[in-house]
Amino acid sequence: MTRTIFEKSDAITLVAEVFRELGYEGASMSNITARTRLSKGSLYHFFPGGKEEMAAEIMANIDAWFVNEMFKPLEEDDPRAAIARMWETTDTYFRSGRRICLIGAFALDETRDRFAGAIQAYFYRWIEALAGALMRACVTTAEANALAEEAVVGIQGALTLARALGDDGIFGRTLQRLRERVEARLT
Amino acid sequence: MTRTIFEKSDAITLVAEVFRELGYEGASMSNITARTRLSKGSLYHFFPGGKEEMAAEIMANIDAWFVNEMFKPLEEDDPRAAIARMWETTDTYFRSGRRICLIGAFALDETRDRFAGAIQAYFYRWIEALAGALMRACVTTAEANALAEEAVVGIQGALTLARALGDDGIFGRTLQRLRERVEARLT
DNA sequence: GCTCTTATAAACCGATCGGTCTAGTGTGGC
DNA sequence: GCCACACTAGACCGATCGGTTTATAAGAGC
Repeated sequence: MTRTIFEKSDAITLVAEVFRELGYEGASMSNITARTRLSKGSLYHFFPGGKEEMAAEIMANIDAWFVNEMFKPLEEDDPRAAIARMWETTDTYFRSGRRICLIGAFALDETRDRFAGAIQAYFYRWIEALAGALMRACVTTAEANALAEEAVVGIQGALTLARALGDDGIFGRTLQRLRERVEARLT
Repeated sequence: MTRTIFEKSDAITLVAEVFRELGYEGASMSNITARTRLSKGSLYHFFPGGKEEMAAEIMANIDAWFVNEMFKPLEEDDPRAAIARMWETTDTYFRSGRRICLIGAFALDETRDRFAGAIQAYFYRWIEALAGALMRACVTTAEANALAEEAVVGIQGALTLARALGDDGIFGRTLQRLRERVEARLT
């Protein structure tokens, strides 16, 4: 047969969405095959290590995306411009709160223990990159660290509450509040 | 045999901890029996509806606890005192960030669809109760709503990041930041 | 001391789990 | 044309899943 040909990058994207919807434990192989239309043969061809390898590659993929689109700009580009873009990127990536943070979700249950390093590194770098940009924009070290932590905490919390309440507005309102708070220190 | 006698309230507490650690899908019946030392016989005696009934009763139990210890005081008692106690209650209940919010965790994956009503009601009441207390303490409606939303968002986000980073300090720092922000509007 | 109720233990069930394996199909290099 | 290889379909495996059933032990009421 071999009807539709997938590349590994397609597989990563498709499987990622299933993990996002169902969680690590909730995403069974039959769920994954059903929702992605990828057969078990294809999945184990791309990911010989099974679910664990899928999840690891998906997280690495997400991390790489954030590094390119958000962390490196924060670390290297004009800080004010990079911070301004961060709000847009965040809103787009999480689809105004309708899409959750897979890495944050993995952190909550014992799935965390499997991927503790990757989870920690992702959030650590986000906070560090934002704090660094703030410092380069002449915010004091203490204030920069507090603001960066507050921003990432707020984003994660807003993602939880957006889904919990089924409220499309809360993510945007939180992002706006955080942005104002940050910009108040920049002027 | 019938060695140790459990009451249903004991069972709820024990099983709740397993759901908290493993998530709804990750908590299998054999996991639950192993970690709680309750046999399947006991579990199905207390919860004929199986996992779903367990989770529903656990959430009702958590909700009732919050209503008594936090929401009703916010709604009925002296607002400043109730808000001050809310920070303490929150820090104690979540053990300074070492314990996650089960209801928030359920909100992230498709487990939410099973319990959407209970999840929504819990967070809605928390935000409403806090906003109400702020208004009774003479904060304007708009500010009260924004502050209440920000507080609950911040708490949930801090719980995620505390586990993600394995950082014992972030929950306390976030709580302190929120408390100062709220108190700045009360004076 | 008998019975009725509550609580427990564990064997057992069909379904589904994660994962393996075989038998392909289609494509590019030569 | 044909071979090597990337990819796919799905039957199949033992283990574990959520859930049921049977048997029985310990009080409580009388």
